[in-house]
Amino acid sequence: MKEGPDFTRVAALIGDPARANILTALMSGKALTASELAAEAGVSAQTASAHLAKLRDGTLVAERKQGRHKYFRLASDEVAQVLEALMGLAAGSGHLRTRTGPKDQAMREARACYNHLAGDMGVHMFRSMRQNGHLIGPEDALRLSETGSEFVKSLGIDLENLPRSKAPLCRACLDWSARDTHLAGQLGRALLNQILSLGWAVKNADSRVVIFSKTGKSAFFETFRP
Amino acid sequence: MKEGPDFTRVAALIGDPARANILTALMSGKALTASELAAEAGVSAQTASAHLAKLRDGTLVAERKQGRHKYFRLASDEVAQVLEALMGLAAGSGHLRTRTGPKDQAMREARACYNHLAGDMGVHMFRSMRQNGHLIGPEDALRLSETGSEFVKSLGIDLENLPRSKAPLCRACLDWSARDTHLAGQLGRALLNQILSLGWAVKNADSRVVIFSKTGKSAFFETFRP
DNA sequence: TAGATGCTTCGCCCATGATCGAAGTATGAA
DNA sequence: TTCATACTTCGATCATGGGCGAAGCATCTA
Repeated sequence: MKEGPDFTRVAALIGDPARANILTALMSGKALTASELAAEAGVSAQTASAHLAKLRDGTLVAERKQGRHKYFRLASDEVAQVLEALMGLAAGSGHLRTRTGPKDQAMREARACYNHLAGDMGVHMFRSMRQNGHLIGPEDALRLSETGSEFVKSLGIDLENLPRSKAPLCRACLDWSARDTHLAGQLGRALLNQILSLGWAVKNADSRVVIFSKTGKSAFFETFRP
Repeated sequence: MKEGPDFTRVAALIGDPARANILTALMSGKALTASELAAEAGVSAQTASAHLAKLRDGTLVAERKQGRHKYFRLASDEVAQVLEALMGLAAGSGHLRTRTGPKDQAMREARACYNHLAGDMGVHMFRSMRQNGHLIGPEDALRLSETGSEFVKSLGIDLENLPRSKAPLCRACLDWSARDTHLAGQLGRALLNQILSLGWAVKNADSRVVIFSKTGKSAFFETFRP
């Protein structure tokens, strides 16, 4: 039997239930401690420790020690992308085991795809910015137009002081639930953060769902008009 | 320990070396028999049979019986997308075991991403068509313009007689080697087939590499000008 | 400083799943 | 019709890796 191609290991790392639960928890974009992740996965601390070491060695997660706590987060946007692609495939091919419930609907409507807004509302936002000429260029070279700079500035986003990062400012990200594109990259992150700061929405503490208030939703659709 | 999220099973299916080899072989876009896939994976016929049953049950591959032969192909473009995403992650994070060699360079330059052209040349083709106004609309709603219809017609592609399929005509597909977009969908498929028909390139029988001749490459770059 | 808490490592157990020999079924060719 | 080939199924083997108890190390708090 031949050795597998290089991606075999990556897939195998993701394909364990405990590790998959860990990665899913980290899709919320938050950094979580080893203990929290053990609870998320429903395994003991020692088991989680072994799993996290594997994920770290496989560069799927990054860790940072803070005193006696160890915080883990996904290693890159790219990991989130792979997970979303897998979710999309699973969603489209009958791998879903549970009946569709309110939570699924909430996830479809608005959720955190790692650090930016996804779901129907994320797609709506992207489309609005495209149609209003705020985002220009092909999707592989998305950039902010002048009107786009003014627009996000009017939203309270300070483009000059975004955290130093090698991530592009704008990046298209495929949304598995809407089968369409939402905005990732630094701007996508800043926009989600701003939405939260403005109080339009809150992040559900237990999941990736982003919960808009009634007034927040109105403000969102007023701001991101089709 | 909790059960994993729905995508766990998909990842686990991909994460076995024999099955990963099978899926990689099917990325060439060809339908291969069970025996051929057994050879690709380097396992016995009975082992391959068990693996293929799992992949079929997991809706990652589709099978068709033809006399005593059974042909398998990837179940959907989406499966190819997931595999490409995994390849990209593996490529970007030091999971590569072998040194970069001529074959890798050839894969980067031009390869079949399932049924359409990928790699640098695939990206070039997409970009050319974008910049020349042949492809218009946001990437999530790509479509052919009127000049685009004329263009592909002048290439010898009969848009009226494309095979019936629910796949979109134009779809953007992320290219892991170029980290950019190439054209998938029915048009992407037709373009690759036309390139092969025109004799500009041939498919390497043992891999996904698409080998352009000197004259074919000239014709390609002449046709798809920046 | 002692005790509590977070995390890691070691050692052992065992469930799982990949593997192949053997045998059977289906199809094709001479 | 017989033999060859393609593929599947069954049964047994065994390597792998996930799991946790126990113990140890690092850090924090009272």
